[in-house]
Amino acid sequence: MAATRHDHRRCVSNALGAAALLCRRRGARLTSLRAGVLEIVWRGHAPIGAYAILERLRREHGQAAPPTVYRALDFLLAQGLIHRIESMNAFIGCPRPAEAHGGQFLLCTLCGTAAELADKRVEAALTTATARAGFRVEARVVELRGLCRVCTAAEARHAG
Amino acid sequence: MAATRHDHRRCVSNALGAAALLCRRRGARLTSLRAGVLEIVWRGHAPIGAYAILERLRREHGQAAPPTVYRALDFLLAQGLIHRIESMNAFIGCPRPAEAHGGQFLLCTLCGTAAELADKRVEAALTTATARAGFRVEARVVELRGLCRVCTAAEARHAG
DNA sequence: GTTTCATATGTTATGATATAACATTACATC
DNA sequence: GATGTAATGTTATATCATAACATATGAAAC
Repeated sequence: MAATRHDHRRCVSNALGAAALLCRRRGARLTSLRAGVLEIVWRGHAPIGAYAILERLRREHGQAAPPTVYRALDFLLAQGLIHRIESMNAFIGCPRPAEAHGGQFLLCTLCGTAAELADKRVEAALTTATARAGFRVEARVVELRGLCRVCTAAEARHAG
Repeated sequence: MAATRHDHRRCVSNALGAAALLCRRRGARLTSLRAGVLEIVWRGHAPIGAYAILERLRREHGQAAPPTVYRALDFLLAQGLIHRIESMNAFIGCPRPAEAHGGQFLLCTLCGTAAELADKRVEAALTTATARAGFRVEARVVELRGLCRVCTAAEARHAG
């Protein structure tokens, strides 16, 4: 079951445009290789692994080795343009790269899509809980696997 | 900087005792190999990787190969006796194996210790946020890296 | 108490993910 | 155009995880 229907070309071009703008403002170099990797990551709304990116990159850009991909991914992560999904060893485009980071990811086990939340109450609760423990948070990983809205509805229909 | 001082032998023996009891109640077989792996995991309060476990196992039990370790880990995970720390590809003993699962982990980047929380407000906030998104959660990964209380205090002293 | 079966473990090989180390190229600045 | 930094190419290897099949162990039936 795919995610909600939409014109995905707009997702991609919006993301690439925003990335170019952000990098220009920051003096970071979004080279064609890096932009190519970002574009590959953005082709789907499901996280993609480094070696899957590598395959595509080889077809389209010619030579490429694992470090080629990992270095581009490191750059994109540092700029907040993508996120790493720890529980999948995979990467997903960030829909709001200009804003503060470390959202919550909803990973559908059926259709594979990843959605990013930035829920204030979740973040506040985490802040309170960690503060009480005397813990100073530097990075958050919040990944929830389960069934997305579309797949839940589809399953309910079939169960009928 | 190590975690809070305590008699760690009691941690280990408590954990092994609780595990034996739980498995007996459930009709699950906590074999000597599995108990050995659990004991190795419990030796520290820092997550340990599968290959580090393998090394120790080889010294102490003789032959062992990666599947030996991964199978034991799979069993211990299924019984809720350990947790996998996704962002580290490592494993940590669960201090409350009898209770409901999926806590929040505080991972200190300085001393390496992992602490497990089970904060009701965090869990409630996650439930609310995911429900609003129409997402049905099956498993949660919440891992927070940063400085633990002890290391924060130590750092503050040195910064003097 | 031995047969039987399911479960656990041994063993070999390989797949999947990630990085180290060093050579070369491209690009901005002077 | 010279110069230095950042980016990329290239080879090799480290690290994490599982497939597939052989063997052994232990509980339950007989």
